[in-house]
Amino acid sequence: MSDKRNRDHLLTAAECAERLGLTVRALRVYEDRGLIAPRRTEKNWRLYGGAEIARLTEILALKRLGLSLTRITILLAGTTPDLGQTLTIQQSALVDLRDRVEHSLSLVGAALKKISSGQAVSISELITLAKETRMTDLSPDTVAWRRYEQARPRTEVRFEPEKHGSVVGDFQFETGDVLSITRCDGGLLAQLTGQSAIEIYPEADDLFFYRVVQAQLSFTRDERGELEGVVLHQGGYEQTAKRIDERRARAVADDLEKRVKDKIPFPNSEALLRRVIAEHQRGEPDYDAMLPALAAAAREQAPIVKAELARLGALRSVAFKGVLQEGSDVYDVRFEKGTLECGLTLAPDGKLSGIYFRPGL
DNA sequence: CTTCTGACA
DNA sequence: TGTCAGTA
Repeated sequence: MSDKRNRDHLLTAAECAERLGLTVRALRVYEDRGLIAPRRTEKNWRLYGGAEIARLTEILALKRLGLSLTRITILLAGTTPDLGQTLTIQQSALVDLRDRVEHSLSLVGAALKKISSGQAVSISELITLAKETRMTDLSPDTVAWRRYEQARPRTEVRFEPEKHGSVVGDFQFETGDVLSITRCDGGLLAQLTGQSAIEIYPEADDLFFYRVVQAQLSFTRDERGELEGVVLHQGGYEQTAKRIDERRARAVADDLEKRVKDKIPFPNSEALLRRVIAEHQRGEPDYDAMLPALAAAAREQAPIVKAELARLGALRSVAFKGVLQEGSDVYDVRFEKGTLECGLTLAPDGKLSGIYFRPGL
């Protein structure tokens, strides 16, 4: 390497790769992608000069942010329509990644703890542990799988009144919402608190699906075959509702009706809304104050909400408007540069069960 | 001995 | 991206 001194700092592929901690293969890939265009010698050997090194340093810097080569290509081509959008996408991707890593860490940690306390953990046990926690977890890949499963076309079976009609009853979700299943001519109706009744169709015993929305209901029974609860499968999530008696269902409905009629918000509802807004402005939503399903959805939305709030500027005022049919408190929220209509619902345990923001009038 | 291209994992 | 084959 002392023959042809690289006094003019021209490096061969191997030299350049070593200097930047890359491989020659990587350099070739970047070149194929149009990220760099090194000159060539007569023998067609690649030559990397100062400009190429600088360019590669930029690429490596962007890679450290976790950006894919494709994004870097677009970014460096200078044709980025919106840098903010690119970063928002990247942020959600990283959050996803972090959640998965945390999930894995918690599993490994649990197994390790068991081992260190003297208990034996077999491989099959470990696999079982990982599988079981995946069944109910909210990790992005599980949700993606469920979304697919829930979007799958359904085939209806003939409605049999004696069999399918046995799921009639009232069920209450963790959110406090009540689902009522009733008979109608030749079928069944499902009605969620404050919403209109929608027909559901049988797919199998204790398994029904909606036609108007992509959602399914699977009913569960105890050992004696008594109806125990129902699971609503929708949007990649599963929400469980426990069976309640008619009187309780009635009470929930009456209570909601009174809240709507007399415009009674949840206790502390406005303070809670202000807190949620402040948290989202800071980019640190308190997911522990939300039901798990909402927390999962909120994690996905957080970057978008934060960007939107940043655009609107400082909070000016919060005014209660009323209670919607389905039970959410609605507020007009004024910011420096615009207004939002916000709605929120609280679960019986006081946790946030739902929240939405939409552009105000 | 090294690079380069193309193909495949 | 790693790796391998066949060249120049």
